[in-house]
Amino acid sequence: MSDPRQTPAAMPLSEAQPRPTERDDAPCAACPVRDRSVCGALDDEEMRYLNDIMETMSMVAGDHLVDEGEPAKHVFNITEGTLKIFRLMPDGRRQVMGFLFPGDFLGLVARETYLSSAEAVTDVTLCRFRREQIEDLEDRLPKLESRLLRMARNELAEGHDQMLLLGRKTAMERLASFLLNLQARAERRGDPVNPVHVPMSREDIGDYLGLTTETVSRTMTRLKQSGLIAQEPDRRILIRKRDELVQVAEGY
Amino acid sequence: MSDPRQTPAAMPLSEAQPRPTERDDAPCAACPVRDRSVCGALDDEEMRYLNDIMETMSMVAGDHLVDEGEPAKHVFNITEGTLKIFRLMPDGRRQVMGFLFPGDFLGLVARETYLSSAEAVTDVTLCRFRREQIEDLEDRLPKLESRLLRMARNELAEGHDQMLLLGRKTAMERLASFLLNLQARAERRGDPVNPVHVPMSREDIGDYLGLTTETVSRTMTRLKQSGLIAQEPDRRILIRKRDELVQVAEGY
DNA sequence: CGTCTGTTTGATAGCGCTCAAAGGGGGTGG
DNA sequence: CCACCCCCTTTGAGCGCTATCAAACAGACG
Repeated sequence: MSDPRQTPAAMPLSEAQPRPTERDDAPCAACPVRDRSVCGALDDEEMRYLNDIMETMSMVAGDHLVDEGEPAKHVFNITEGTLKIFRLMPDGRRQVMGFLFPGDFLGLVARETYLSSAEAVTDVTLCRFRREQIEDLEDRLPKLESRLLRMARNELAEGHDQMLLLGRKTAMERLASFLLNLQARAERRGDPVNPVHVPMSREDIGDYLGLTTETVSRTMTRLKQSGLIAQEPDRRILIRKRDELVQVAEGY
Repeated sequence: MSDPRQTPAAMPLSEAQPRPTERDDAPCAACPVRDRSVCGALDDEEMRYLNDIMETMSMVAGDHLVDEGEPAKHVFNITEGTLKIFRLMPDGRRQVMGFLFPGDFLGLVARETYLSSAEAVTDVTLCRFRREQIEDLEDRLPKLESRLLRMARNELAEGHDQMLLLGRKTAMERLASFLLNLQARAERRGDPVNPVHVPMSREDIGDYLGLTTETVSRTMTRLKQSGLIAQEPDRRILIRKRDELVQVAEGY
């Protein structure tokens, strides 16, 4: 799925360990998401230090980045592509906690072990840091800590939105909220917003919204039939009547 | 509901503004939750400063502490009683984001306006801080900021648990998870754990678990009938077969 | 003792799930 | 370049869990 870009040739899709890329002498300088991500909190010298303790990596769609329950050795910063964060129940029920896009940070929630798994939805490139090094840095750089706290606060607010969605919204309201949320995040990244790119499968969407793939599909069909959205090539969705979609999402 | 204690005489239950208590010359020194809450991060001098910028207040069950959408002037630290945090949809559907107990902090999520409402479930006493003063303090005291970040990380983890619950668990699994969660939090506070105090109404529980009061009630009945729990006086629940309840909660 | 509110129980309905099969699009190999 | 295949998506039929509507019950309080 999605554009293959410059990723290394085929590797096994399951349990694959993402591998460091070759050239990483000064990748931060050229980083497309520098100002939007954690690193944006730092000045040039701090950034050089960050550069030293960082590795850039790439993965192909389907690769596991971390698995629930493993020792939390690293934290990550996404530079390209889409990741999903999820948790599994013993019988295989899955809940996707969120999707991560370029500029997003993975590792705020982690304790000594990862509490959720993370898997590449599309091909992904990211920076990796050893957790203890970042924690040292937090102690030395209050600016970094402020930034992390602000990010955590944002995630908390989004978490509350998602609880309202999961606890009280109908399938239609959930899907409308989801599409608008994708659009809002694309806008913050400066990515195209209409049509908006929807890189994840129906199953991933269902597991994020607390629905089944079939219900997601049926509901998407109804949104198309009522003219609120339209399907475009390359997994993109055109939002035709944004105001009405907002009304649906909020439950009016 | 619950023990009336030393709270001021009857005030209107709706929209009531909680009022400062009289004696607050050095309440922090006698604070029952000092080490468990944000304040625990501070040394004696810092604590004195905190004392100066703080007001203690009390509310009776049903009082509104803050309302969704209002300017977020304050943050709070609960010292006694139980609060619920919730959000409403236009047609009245409600989602309870969480319950706050002594030692818990309210204000991590807030932006310029409160994103959720907060209402007293029982009579409540708490400390109140002006938000900008706490924010100044954050900048000056990295210790405080670390503490807040750690609390935010915990809340994020709990938020993920709740998303799994709301998105994928059955009514029975939700209720079992809820009771065990109440018990775990009581244990952290050093409160009695078995029987555990369940101060909130069926409706509040339903709005927290994404269910109706009727379903909560029916499910509670089934848990009693199967001998996993028993009702005790004063809104307390005895957990009879903890292991089995855990199995239910996790979905085995 | 009566009223009021919250809880429990009962009967029925409906939204989304399950099971099943057809449709479609992209990648691979001939 | 085309055809096949695989997987994802869509559509259909029927069911079940939880919601809804309704009423009995219980505990708190005046």
